[in-house]
Formats: sequence, structure tokens, C-alpha cells
Amino acid sequence: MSTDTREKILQAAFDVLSREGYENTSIKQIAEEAGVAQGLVHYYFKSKQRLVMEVLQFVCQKIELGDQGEAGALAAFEDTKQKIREDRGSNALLVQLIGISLHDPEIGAGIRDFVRGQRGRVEDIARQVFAERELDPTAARGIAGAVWGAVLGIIIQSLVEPEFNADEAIDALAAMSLSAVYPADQSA
Amino acid sequence: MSTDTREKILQAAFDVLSREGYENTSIKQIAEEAGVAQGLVHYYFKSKQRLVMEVLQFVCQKIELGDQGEAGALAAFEDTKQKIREDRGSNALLVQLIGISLHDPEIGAGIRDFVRGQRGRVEDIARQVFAERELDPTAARGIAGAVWGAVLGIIIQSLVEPEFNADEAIDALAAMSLSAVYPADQSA
DNA sequence: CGGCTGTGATTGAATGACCAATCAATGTTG
DNA sequence: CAACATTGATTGGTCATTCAATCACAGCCG
Repeated sequence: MSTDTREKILQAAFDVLSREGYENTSIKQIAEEAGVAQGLVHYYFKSKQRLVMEVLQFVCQKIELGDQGEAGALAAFEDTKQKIREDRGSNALLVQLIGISLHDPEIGAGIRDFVRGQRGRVEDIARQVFAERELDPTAARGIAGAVWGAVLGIIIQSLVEPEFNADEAIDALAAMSLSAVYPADQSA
Repeated sequence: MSTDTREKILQAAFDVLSREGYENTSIKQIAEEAGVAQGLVHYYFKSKQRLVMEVLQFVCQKIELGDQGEAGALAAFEDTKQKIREDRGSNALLVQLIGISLHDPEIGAGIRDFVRGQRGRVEDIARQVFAERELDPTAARGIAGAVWGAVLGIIIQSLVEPEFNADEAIDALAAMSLSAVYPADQSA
């Protein structure tokens, strides 16, 4: 039952962390939520940071952009809108860990990998679009930084201000990025 | 000397918070950095949160977009590049507090005000540009959410990954947002 | 002038609570 | 009976906050 218990603790850790926040979460609370003794958490996870790191990976799988590379940029933006609506807990945890990562080397490394990976996906899409249009692919890196950054910024705004209209912002972002690539089209 | 001491503590709090991070910062450390007794910090600031809130306001003044509304969007982007380079400490503190704000009502209110204010500035610029071009100003809100979000996202990337090329991303963002507004121009 | 007193500023020790991590002991199971 | 799983009490530490005690200095009175 080793794997089972481990996952139970991971799920409990995710629940408590996204509900209560990192600094209000103790190992004791996680153990209670999982229905196990406090010591067991340290039996499976050497330290609190290690546990949080594994929760981060756990969360990343949820957040990861779907693998619909073929479907192109527009589908990716639609996907993003849905993730903003549905994965509030994951997003909240992510934003919190970003803050912590700035002064915690272990979590910092994990977040850095995540950021690089996410932006890389965007860059792949951008490169693909550029290739189709036979445009200079050099610009893809900067675009990816701006577009993925915008998605993160929009996620943050929607977490901080419940009434923020994330769909509207994503649509504007989509319009902006596409008009940069398809300068002739003004269909909308 | 009341005001003097207060500001000394505020400055020390900012220094320690941006250097060590929120969760690694104790009142004791702040007191030491300021060269005063621990009790004095609570004499001037009722609680740690209250102190952090005042530090946030203190920081906001540094981060606030310059008041060069007339100079237009391009100047604002240049300004942003510079702030990313120079205000690392302020930005790091801000990002951290955003994470904390998600589960702390007091800090949450402060961050919410800050986000609204910042995005409002961007919206004003967007509206102005739209007015000049006689375009539909309704889109300004979505654009502002996307553009300000992108700036925040780029700031975060530059904090998380020291080698991230923020200038490149801001330039890409500028190109994207301008090509959405001036569809005919392809001067660059 | 010189002592007195009251108020705000400042100190640092004490309080009470909480936490991550450890560990010896117990349970379970193959 | 071993090896792994689980328990929960213990340890050593840190923290925000409180508080009684001093200090500095102002004005006031004799």
C-alpha cells in the first residue's frame, strides 16, 4: 500500500496548500487531511520542501498545455481560457510557489524548470506559425516570452481580482499576437 | 524623532524582505537591521501584516509607472524595460506579496488596489491611442489586461530565470500591441 | 535657576504558541 | 521473523506579540 498512501498524502498536501496557502500550512494539517500520523509524512517525504516540490510536479501535470500542437495557436488560447476557469486551485498554488521560489533554491529550481518548459511550448507553436508563413523564426523567442508571460499575468489578475474578465484579456492577447503574424487579416 | 525612526524601520523592513523573502523574515531581523529593539517595531506597527502593508505602499511608489502619459505607449515600454533592470528588489517583493495575498485578506486588499491601479494606467494609454486612431475604445479594457499581465509575466520570468532576456520580450510585446493598433504599418 | 513630573520613545526579557524533524515503539504482512 | 508501514510523543527551535521597566526631554512651579 506504499504508493497508495504516498498519493493520498500528495493529494492532501495539494488540497491544504491551495486552500490555506503555503505559510498557513503545517505538516500536521496535511497529515490530518490525509488521515495519517504526522510522522508518516516525513517517512515518505524527507522535508517539507521536498513534499511541496512533488506537489508542484503533481500540479504541473494538471496545468501542462494539452498536446494539441497541430491544432495551432487559436486552440491553445481556448485551452488556456478553460484552464483559468477550472484550475483555480492549481493556479493559486503555482503563483504562491513562484513567490517562494525567489528565495528558496530547491523550489526555485523546480519553478525554473516549469517556466522554461511552459514557455518552450509556446515558442514551439510560434515557430510553427512562423514557418507556415515563411517569416523570420528568430522572433519566436521574444514572442514566446511575451505571450507566456501574458498568460501568467492574466492568471494572476484573475486570482487576485475575482471579477477580472480573463476571457476578454485572453481574446485581446490572441488578437494582438495574431495580428502581428497575419498583418493583412482584419477579419474580426 | 518619531517619524525618523518609523521610516528607518520601513526601510529596514524593505531591505530584509526583498533580500531574505517574506517567510524567512522575522520582526527580530527587521529590528536588528534598523538598529532598534524588537519591541519598538510593534510600537510603530501593530502587527507584522500592517508593517508589510506599509512596506508595500512604500514599494509601490518606486514601481509606479512614470507620469509621462503624453509621451505615449512606446515611451512606457522603454520605461518598463528600465524598471525591470533596476528595481529587482521591489519587483521581487511585489511578486512574493502577490503569492501571499491569495490567502491573506489584509495583504490581498492592498495588492488588489495596486493591480487595479497599474492596469488602469495601461488602459488609459490604450484608450488614448485608440482615440487618436478613431478606433473602438471598447477593446481597451481587454488590451490593458493582456498588456499589463504580460509586463507582470515578463517581470516574473526575469526574476525566476536570471538569463531571461526581458528586453527582447518587452520589444516583442510592444511590436504585438502596436501592430494590433496600426495594422497597416510594417516599418520594422 | 533647579528640581519635578508627565508623556512619548525605547528597551529587552518573558509569554505562549507553533512548527519541522526525529525517533523509539508498535503494527502489519509476506 | 524480518522488512516495511505507521504511530504519536518528544525535541529544539523560532516566532509574533506583550509588558514592565527605563530613558529623554518637555514644560511647569517654586
